[in-house]
Amino acid sequence: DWAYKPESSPGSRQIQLWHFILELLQKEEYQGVIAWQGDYGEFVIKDPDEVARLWGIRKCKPHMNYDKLSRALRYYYNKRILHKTKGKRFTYKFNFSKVVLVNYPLGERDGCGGKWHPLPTPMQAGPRGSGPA
DNA sequence: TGCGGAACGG
DNA sequence: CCGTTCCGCA
Repeated sequence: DWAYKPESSPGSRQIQLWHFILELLQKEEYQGVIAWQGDYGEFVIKDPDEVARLWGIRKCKPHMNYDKLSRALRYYYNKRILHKTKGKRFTYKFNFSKVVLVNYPLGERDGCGGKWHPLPTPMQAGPRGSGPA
């Protein structure tokens, strides 16, 4: 349920930061910059600057850096999307506690405009009208 | 290094 | 509403 906005405009959802992080994590080519490590949902940013740079590209924000990116991450704390794994550097944890699993659209994006190739995701069978418990 | 307030823009 | 930018603080 956390993976989207149920009451928001369907279709007009921009790339959210955690979407981006998840996508980096599910790609082995980014193991050098970000990877799962430790507990379930925990990931460590090996190259904060690189992650920030890639994120900046996706958002057309060339002046992006880990400082700002982490700021956005900190906002996620209150939203219960992310938590900080203290003690470890550049290590955060996804809050999968109430998540079934990703419904977010995977696909090939092309550069900075956010041009997605619509993949025929067969797992679009999730009940969306769930109230916030 | 990591946190959070404030202001601003889409 | 979400993220970006900027800054002081611990």
